[in-house]
Amino acid sequence: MTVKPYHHGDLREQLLIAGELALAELPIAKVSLREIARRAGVSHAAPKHHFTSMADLLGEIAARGFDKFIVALGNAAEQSKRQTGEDRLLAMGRAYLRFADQNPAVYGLMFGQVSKMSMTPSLTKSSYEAWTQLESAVAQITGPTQAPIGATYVWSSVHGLSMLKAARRLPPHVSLHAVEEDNLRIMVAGLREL
Amino acid sequence: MTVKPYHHGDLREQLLIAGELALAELPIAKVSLREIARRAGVSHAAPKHHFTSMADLLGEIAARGFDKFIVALGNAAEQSKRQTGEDRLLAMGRAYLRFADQNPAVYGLMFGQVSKMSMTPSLTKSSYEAWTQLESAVAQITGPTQAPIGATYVWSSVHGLSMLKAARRLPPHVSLHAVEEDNLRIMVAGLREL
DNA sequence: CTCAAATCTTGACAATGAAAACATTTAAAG
DNA sequence: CTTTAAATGTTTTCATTGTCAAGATTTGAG
Repeated sequence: MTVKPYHHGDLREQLLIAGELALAELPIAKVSLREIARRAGVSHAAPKHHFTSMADLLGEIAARGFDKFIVALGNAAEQSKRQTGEDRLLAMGRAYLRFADQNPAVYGLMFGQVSKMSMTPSLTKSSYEAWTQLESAVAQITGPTQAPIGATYVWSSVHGLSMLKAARRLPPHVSLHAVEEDNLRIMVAGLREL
Repeated sequence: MTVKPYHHGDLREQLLIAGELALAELPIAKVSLREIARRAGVSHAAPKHHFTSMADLLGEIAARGFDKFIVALGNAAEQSKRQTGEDRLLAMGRAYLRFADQNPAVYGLMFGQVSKMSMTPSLTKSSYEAWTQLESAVAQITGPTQAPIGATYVWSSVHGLSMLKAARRLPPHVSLHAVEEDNLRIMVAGLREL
């Protein structure tokens, strides 16, 4: 019944970690399955026994990204639990933007085109949990009936800003830091009008 | 002084068109430089004389995407020029969402990671023009001083929804069509609170 | 201990982006 | 018109990639 049954250690876990490090360190074009295997110290075909494909591996990394994402937003919510629902949502929004800034590659994977990565069961599960978490925070402001539409709005608004920043599509005369607080503030205001 | 100086026709233009068609027809993973050359009826190395790299070609396609995008939003603005600024912004938002829906691959390119595509001068120029267009529409509601922050907010909000839809990250219990109008409505409400 | 399953390696394959060497067409200069 | 250099295309080559198949090794169940 041992869970780590073979000589190398837990290669599956090592590959996931190596993949996350590679995504953090290298330009995305240089992140290959073989490069990840290299970093894990195994042959280029070894991953096949743990992931059916490159897309499968990336899907798992994205799922783990959502798990960390949930923790980051959960911490922000926890630390502001004495405050109003709106302030808590602001705190979560800041945590969201910080996560995207600090984990650009994984974040890009989490919300990227489905083609490059498999929709693994754990990815579906983790992304759904992230959604539920946000919907709960919004429900405390709007009530449960309006929560789905409110959560969609909040997520769209914060996610859009993250993406525009990451893709460098905001014009130079827009101050990135100032724009974040303004955006979050307007977002909350919009939610009030729901 | 002829502008089309060689025997094949205007290969540069043909490659761009072939690339756009390939992006529209094929899964993104199958869109390669060689596939595009194949579709244009030339050897796989021919593109080198018109585009320094695959990323360069994709950058140009993204730039042309922005040009079409500008036209689409401009048409929406034109058709609603008798209406209020807010209604015009709503019309532009709908056009935005429609463009993203109808051109998923090019749209993904336009706002995708910079790594896969070069920031060519025409891409910088076209994306900046798109921004200016939106900022003008927002300025008619908020006044010029608040326009940059308002435009950032509006773009974030609509862009985020587009991305979440394209990446299929909205949970199944959220009605895609209903959510669009709601989102745009809240967006305008938020702008009022600016 | 035996032996089959799980795990890992080696070797192969087709496809890719890029670059170099070469051929052809174009058009400018005399 | 002829010469000639630049622009445009092709062929060939190269390193790299994801995937697969075949073989080797380790593991653990019986």
